[in-house]
Amino acid sequence: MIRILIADDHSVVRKGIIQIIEEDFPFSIVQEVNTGEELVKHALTSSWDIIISDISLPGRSGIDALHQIKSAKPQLPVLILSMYPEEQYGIRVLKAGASGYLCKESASEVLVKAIHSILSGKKYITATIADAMVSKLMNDQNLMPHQLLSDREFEVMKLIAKGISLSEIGNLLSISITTVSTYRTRIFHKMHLHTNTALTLYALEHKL
Amino acid sequence: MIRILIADDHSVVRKGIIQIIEEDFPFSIVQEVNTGEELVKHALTSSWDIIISDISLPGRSGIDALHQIKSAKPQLPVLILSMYPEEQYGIRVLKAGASGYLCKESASEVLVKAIHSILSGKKYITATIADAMVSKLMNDQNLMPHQLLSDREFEVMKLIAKGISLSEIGNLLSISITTVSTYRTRIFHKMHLHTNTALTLYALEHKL
DNA sequence: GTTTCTTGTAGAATAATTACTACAAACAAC
DNA sequence: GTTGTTTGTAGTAATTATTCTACAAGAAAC
Repeated sequence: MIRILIADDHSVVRKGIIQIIEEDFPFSIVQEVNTGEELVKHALTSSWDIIISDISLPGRSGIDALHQIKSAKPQLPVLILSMYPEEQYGIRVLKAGASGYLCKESASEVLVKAIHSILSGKKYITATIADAMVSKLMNDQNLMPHQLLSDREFEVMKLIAKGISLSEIGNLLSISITTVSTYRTRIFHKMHLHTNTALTLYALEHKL
Repeated sequence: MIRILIADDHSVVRKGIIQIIEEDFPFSIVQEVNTGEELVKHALTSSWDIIISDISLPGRSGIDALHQIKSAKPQLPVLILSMYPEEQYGIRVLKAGASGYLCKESASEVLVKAIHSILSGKKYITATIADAMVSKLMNDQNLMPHQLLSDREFEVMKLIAKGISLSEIGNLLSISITTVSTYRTRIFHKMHLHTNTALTLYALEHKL
């Protein structure tokens, strides 16, 4: 009998995950939440065998929640299940302590396999993510420009791409606007871009 | 017994929809597809009582597929289920002939209600969408925002959308940069926008 | 185990932007 | 034909963005 906490803001997605799980773990205890705050609260106050969470949650983002959960309970395994392609977020969430990253496109069997693997204490790394990790080791040769960004830069990049002003970004992240500006410069340098518009289009094209 | 065709590229989402449906329609015939091409193919070659489709599908988009299906089989009801907020796409898909639009956040009961309503030949319109439709009627008749622009404003608008700076635009058009700025202000006012980024996205979406 | 590179942070100075205001010509309405 | 509205144009002042520089902590290289 396993205890599973599921975080996703789309109810059909939650139902889908539950359905897939219950075929394999008929007597599991499942709890659903739909915001980042609830996820953290339930993750820390009850005992779970595994957490399955989306990356984008209302309120606190899934990655934020992941950081918080991992710093309080480093042993608690978290599987991130999101609709973004694996190349995009895979490495990032693994670095943040997740036990695996799957795209919602994955077949149910993959999800089941991942859960089994994670419950037995291992990580679950798909071939796509393994590839990305290898290219990262190969001196960043085959990486997309945006994969060269640090976590903080990536965060700022997405906000700029959305058209949010530097001062607002400063407020959101509680850092000085000049700091935001420095990130911007570094982002543009790493990505070989010159205008916010180009960044917006890049982000759009790569579904960031 | 109803025959349902489900199109979504995320397998967990498909499972979720099926789960919700089967609670209410235990003997339904369900077929899943995950691309726009398959959706159109199955929609046109077999008989269905209802189609439930995501908006963003690989290959041909859900809206494209909807157009195609509706022009071949105007009577076949299609429910669009997507993760985008209702204000955004609701009116668009209804105009394209859909029988309803739901956000994936909606509770399962809403989905069930929508299906019942659609199977009985009616449309299913949420309050949010009804509101949006009313405000559309109150606003400027069916003009697109950019059609309200003067020629000069339109010219400037396209340059801004490309990411060209105001001073460069001033040079290109041989007018003062403050003049360009005035156009910008008027454009934003007429189009109800606030950021260059939003303008870029608008232009992209409308292929300007 | 020191040196180099990266990352997160920010100040000061300069450049670009935006808001507000203005005005004449064209055009529409009455 | 006067009155009101849109359009093309621009200046001044306030606000933002951008460049350049800097520095400490951590990671990586040697």
